Amino acid sequence: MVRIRNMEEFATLSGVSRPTVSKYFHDPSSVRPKIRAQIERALEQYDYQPNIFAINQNRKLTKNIGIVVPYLADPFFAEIARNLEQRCLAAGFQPTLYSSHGQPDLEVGILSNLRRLKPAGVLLAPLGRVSNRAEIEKFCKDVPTVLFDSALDDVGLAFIGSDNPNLALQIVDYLCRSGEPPCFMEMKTPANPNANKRREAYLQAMAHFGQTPQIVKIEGIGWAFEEIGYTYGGAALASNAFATNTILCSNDRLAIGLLSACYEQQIRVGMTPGCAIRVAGQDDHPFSRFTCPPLTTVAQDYESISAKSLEILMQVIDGGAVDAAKTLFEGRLVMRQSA
Amino acid sequence: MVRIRNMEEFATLSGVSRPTVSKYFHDPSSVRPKIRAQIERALEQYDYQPNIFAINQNRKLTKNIGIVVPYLADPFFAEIARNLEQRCLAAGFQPTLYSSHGQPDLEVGILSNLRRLKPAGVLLAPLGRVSNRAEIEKFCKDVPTVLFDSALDDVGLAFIGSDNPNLALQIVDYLCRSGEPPCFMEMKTPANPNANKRREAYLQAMAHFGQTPQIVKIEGIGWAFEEIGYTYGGAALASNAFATNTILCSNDRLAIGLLSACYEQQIRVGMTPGCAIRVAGQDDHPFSRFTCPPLTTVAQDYESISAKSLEILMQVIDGGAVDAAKTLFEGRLVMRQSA
DNA sequence: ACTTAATTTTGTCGCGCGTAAAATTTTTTG
DNA sequence: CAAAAAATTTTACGCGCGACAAAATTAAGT
Repeated sequence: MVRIRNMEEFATLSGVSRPTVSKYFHDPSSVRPKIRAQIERALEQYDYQPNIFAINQNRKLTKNIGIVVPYLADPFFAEIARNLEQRCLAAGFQPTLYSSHGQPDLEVGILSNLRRLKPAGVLLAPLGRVSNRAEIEKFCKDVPTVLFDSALDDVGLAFIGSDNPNLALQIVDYLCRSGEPPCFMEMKTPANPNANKRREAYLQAMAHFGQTPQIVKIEGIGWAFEEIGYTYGGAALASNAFATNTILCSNDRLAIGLLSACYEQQIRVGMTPGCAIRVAGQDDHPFSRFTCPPLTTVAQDYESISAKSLEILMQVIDGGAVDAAKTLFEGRLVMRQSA
Repeated sequence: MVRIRNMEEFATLSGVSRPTVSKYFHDPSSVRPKIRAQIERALEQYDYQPNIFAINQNRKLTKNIGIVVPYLADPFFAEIARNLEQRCLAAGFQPTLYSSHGQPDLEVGILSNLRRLKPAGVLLAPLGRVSNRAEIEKFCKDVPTVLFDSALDDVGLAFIGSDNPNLALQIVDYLCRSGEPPCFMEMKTPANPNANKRREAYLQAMAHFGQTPQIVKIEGIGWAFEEIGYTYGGAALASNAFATNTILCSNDRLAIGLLSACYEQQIRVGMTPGCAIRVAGQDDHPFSRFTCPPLTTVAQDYESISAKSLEILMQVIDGGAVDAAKTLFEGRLVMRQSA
């Protein structure tokens, strides 16, 4: 069997002209069935693949889609990235995954790199407050970009995320109905993008139910939320910093750390007799159902968020207009034993 | 400010010839300091970047490195991938991250795609038993590939991983010294690549210490190890399937699930009075220290594995030969409260 | 100032494929 | 079945840069 060097050779061997072969690779259904069968027969025989660099050099937009998340070692983002990847593949695009690793300069670097790759579109979950807004804005002007998870006002084609006020309303409502109203635990300088929205949502929800809010801000820097929840959440617990026996954490990972601290301090968590406090989170992190006790939380609608994000991006890639600049999905209360 | 279309234009604007600019981008230190300063001054002014596709079309090897892991939503792989990514960047290469998502056909697809990208090298953690060995072997013949985490005999330039017998020896020794000898819990049809090696290592270690081994195989398919450990490990526990009160799990994620089941069944885990069983894992998963009780385990040497993997790959890329076909790192016993 | 070595410039070719326009073939339509 | 419409082939050019050779320039050493 011969090794094929280029499209010219392959075209000759399959008995079709090169431009037609080119057209076939661009869209197999764009050539007549007979010709298509001819090409595909040759394809099985010689297994030729067009040079990807030569292709993309002359195309304004490639078949690539960039997926950027702030921190891939966070299972929440790993999971949503996995979801998005598979959807891209199903849609006939080639996803490329990037993690900003919590570093704004890396985020900018990724976008800079992405721009050179001329992707058809980008799905970006920005770092949030610490993001270099100007750079991201510039990028979005050059490349069709849909933001998800965390919004930057007026940047990108659209934003898809969770309705934080709704999440808070659900969990706060539940916690108030089933016991003492919740205090809110968060990091003083939070790394995760949605932290501010969640605090505000908590305050709104508490006001809505006529309860007095209390926010406990703990130390700690970076993305090691479990560690932070364990160390500083545990310290807050030990020093009786919480006004009620119910703690709503800004996110599940902090709650997981806090649960660990509770265990160490022999503070029983839950609603059964003998339990001293209740702990709840937000996100429905993949591991939250395996904590001890299993964590009560509000789930983000991963599926809908990723589906809608890609849907909008596809719409724009296909030349359509964006119908909704902002789509927020409601949460789903997940009652487990911790609260 | 003018928008620059190509290297020719940029060369003119910076007062240097195009081949020299080309040389500069290939290696900035290869041009005279004065010329270099000239180019870099122009670079700041016009921010031009060479077309990445045109570059790679004419280079036999690009500055890309592919990183492939079997399942990115597993924090263990997410963490090691993060480590590798940053090392690649530091070495002046562009890492691209791929996850096989546990699917052998996806793994082959990724390699097929990677081949077209002409990467300088690839760091591959294969799926293991379910991998399409023939395809991976073919790939390794075309692209310099270092395997890590899970070996395929005689495939790739080298293999870097953990010394499973050593891991087992350490944890089994500790468990035997501190209480009853451990049973071994694993999946009947395990998804994670190292499972078989770990079973054998357990048997060897038990033999070494003159103990009678017992292996408990639980049901469950796929990568949702916590879920499987919780459901089927919990069932095994409820039916008294374990011969001793000490359970060594094939990996930490199974142990995390099992701990959750213990909590539900009100079986106290640990070494303090009142505790019915002990549970240990292997890996030192990022979340293992936050379980209740914190999980005793043997840590894999993430840092060394990723450092050595990239080191060998770099060596080969720079035209050197591989000195060691196989490098195994010892584990580190992590004593916590679960055993 | 002169020789020598190191760089840079000039010029030219090729990579593999996209793409447009014109010529030809095939299919559809009346 | 002829004419119109659609698809394909032919022809030709361009993309942006790597690679190389020969000529010109610059820098270093004596």
